[in-house]
Amino acid sequence: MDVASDPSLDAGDHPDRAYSPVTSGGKRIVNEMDFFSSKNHLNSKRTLWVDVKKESRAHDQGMPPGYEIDIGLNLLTTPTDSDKSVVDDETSPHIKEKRNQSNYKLSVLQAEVNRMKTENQRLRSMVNHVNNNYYNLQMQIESMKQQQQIERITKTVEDQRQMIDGIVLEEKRSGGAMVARQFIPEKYEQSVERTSRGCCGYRGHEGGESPEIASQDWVQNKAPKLDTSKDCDQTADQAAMRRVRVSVRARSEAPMISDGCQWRKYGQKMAKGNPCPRAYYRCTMALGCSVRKQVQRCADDRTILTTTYEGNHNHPLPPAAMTMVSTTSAAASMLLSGSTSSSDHHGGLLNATPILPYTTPHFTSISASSPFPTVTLDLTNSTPNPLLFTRPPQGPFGHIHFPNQNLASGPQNLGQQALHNQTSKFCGLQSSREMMSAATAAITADPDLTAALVAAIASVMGNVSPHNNISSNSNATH
DNA sequence: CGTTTTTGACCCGCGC
DNA sequence: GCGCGGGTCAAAAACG
Ligand SMILES: [Zn+2]
Repeated sequence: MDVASDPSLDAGDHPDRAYSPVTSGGKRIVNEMDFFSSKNHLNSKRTLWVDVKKESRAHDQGMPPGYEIDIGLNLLTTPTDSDKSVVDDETSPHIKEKRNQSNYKLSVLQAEVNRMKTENQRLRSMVNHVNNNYYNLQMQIESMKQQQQIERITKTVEDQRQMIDGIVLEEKRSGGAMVARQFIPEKYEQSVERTSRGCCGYRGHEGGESPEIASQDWVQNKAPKLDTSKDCDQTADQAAMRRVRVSVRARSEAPMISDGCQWRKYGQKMAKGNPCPRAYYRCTMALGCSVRKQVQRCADDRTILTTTYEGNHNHPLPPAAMTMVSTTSAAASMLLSGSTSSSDHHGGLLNATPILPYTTPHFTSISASSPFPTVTLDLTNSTPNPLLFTRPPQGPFGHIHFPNQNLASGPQNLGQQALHNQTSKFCGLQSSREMMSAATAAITADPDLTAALVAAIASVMGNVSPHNNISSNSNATH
């Protein structure tokens, strides 16, 4: 393909093919790079972000917009009551004056409410913007990393081939090739064999796949297995990132939630201790994309669908998929930054748990029991948290349609009803987007998580640096 | 006809 | 080594 030759060119080229410039224009990309590239900016950005978070937090404690409307109405009704009473006995000028005063107050309050509404909208779009920036950057980083990796791997493979050829020739001259084979690491041999099968199977059995494509796939999967020590070092973090799992629990009647990506089912298994089978999907939006997901219905509550994502997309995504991906990758980065900051092995996960805010323990949780580090985003309302879940997903509340039949009285129930309605429609694309952005908002709104995210971004940015020896550990913590 | 799903076989790591 | 369980492969069937 055209990607082969110049990594820098491709890195620059990538955004052109991405979706973001279509919607946001190339200039913003430049801004983004400026935004993150200098550490001063990063710092200033951090404080700015904290400010944003504080404000939105303050606002959200004040209630989400749908709620706000209620507040507004209350404010309206209170003066109107006095108004009515005034109408009843409109004789005294004092009362008239009072009325004027209250009218004035009312308008002031209305203005205030409006101001807060705009402010809220602004902050919301800012959060979204930051999220998108983060994701776009991740994509760029990913493509750059891959370019570097491809170059490096092809180089090392060439070297190894030459070396092997040399050895074989030499050994043939002096005896047999059997000795030479011993020099080939077993893993390497296995992986080569396996991949040659695998990459053909990938794209639907087209045996004669072009070598570039095959090599891409090959690099993607097998780079960590080649025992060049440098490569191990460098790809370790990436591999770790790929191994992190983010599972999303949501209510859905549909067999699979639509998250905007294209998936191909490649397996199904009966999971132990669960009557419902577990389905395995792989992303088919790009050739070498390693993202996988598992879908499984919960054993005791079959309306709950658990979708577990693993890996990062190596290609641009449609906006519909952006929400889900940015959410999950944010969660994954959070987990990763948490675990790398303390320790490498599984004990680190336990240590990482306190990073998660206790204010929302049911929303995100880290499982140390599973073999892979896993973050769970619980989007079911089984453990309602008004602060989190009554937050309107995006934009005005009016976009959500309420089934009125058994709408309980009281604002809290209204919020939960809204959520339930939302989650039950999770199979629909729009709802899923709304829901995920709600989740994203929840993640980004939390101070601890925000800090973790900032750290994660910092660590990711650190990994971009060409120096091989900078580990994510040193960067994530500082 | 190309792509996706189905489904039994296979692989691999782990505990015994 | 063996069995188990999670995960993946790939031929065949189904689909559009
Ligand atoms: Zn993908």
